[in-house]
Amino acid sequence: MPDIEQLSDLCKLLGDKMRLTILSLLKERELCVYELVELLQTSQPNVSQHMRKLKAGGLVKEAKKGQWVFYSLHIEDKPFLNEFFQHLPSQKEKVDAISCEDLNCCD
Amino acid sequence: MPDIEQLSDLCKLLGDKMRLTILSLLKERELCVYELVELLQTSQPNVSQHMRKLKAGGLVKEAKKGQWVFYSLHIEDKPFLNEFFQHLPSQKEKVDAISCEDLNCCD
DNA sequence: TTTATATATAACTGAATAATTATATAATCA
DNA sequence: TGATTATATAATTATTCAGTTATATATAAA
Repeated sequence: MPDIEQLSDLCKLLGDKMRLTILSLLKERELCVYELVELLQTSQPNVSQHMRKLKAGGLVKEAKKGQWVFYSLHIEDKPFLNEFFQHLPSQKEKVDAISCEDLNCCD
Repeated sequence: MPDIEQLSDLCKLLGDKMRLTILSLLKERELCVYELVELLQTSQPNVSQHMRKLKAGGLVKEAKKGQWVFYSLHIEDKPFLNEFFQHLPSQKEKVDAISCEDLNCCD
């Protein structure tokens, strides 16, 4: 059972537009760093820093595949966030519109 | 249906230990400013500023009774926060331990 | 109508934090 | 091995934000 401080720290992570967008994108499927850079139209270091925080907060997990790093949601152990995540607007169209193949990454 | 920015703004409000504590206290019953000052062991202006933000974010509502202001939770219209609020640790003991009568306020 | 009480707002300060720029690490390929 | 690519980290800057101090408003009581 998480205490107030752990919960407020979690909310702080969710309380940033770019991070919350990242999480909503990851709801669709796992994504590599470069896909996130494209989807968010920001810099690679900026994505990396956000991913580090999300990972430290236990909200995402990473999988290294060769030289590429894929991130995916890790919220199965946080039932109190279920409804919230279900209500995140769908990003299906945006995520479907890109692929590692098109971006020449992760092939 | 709230968009990502509205949701991240809401999370930002929840992402502060004192504000999240206030909300968990209000889960028990409505409270006046001075009760919150006592429960949180902080200054009256600090409480007022947090309440203003929570009110602006639509998370609490206020009721003026004479010279006193009572705050209460307003989350019925936010189903995506239901589970989250249910998981906030109970503050029943703390809230039960104080009363306007003891504090000589709101009588 | 002066005084006291309850709460809010404003101005300020210091700390936290997001984004950028520059650099480092780590893996792959020629 | 040296060059290239993918990602991470460090250092810096600018902004945001929580808390304090001082002051204002508003209601009630003397």
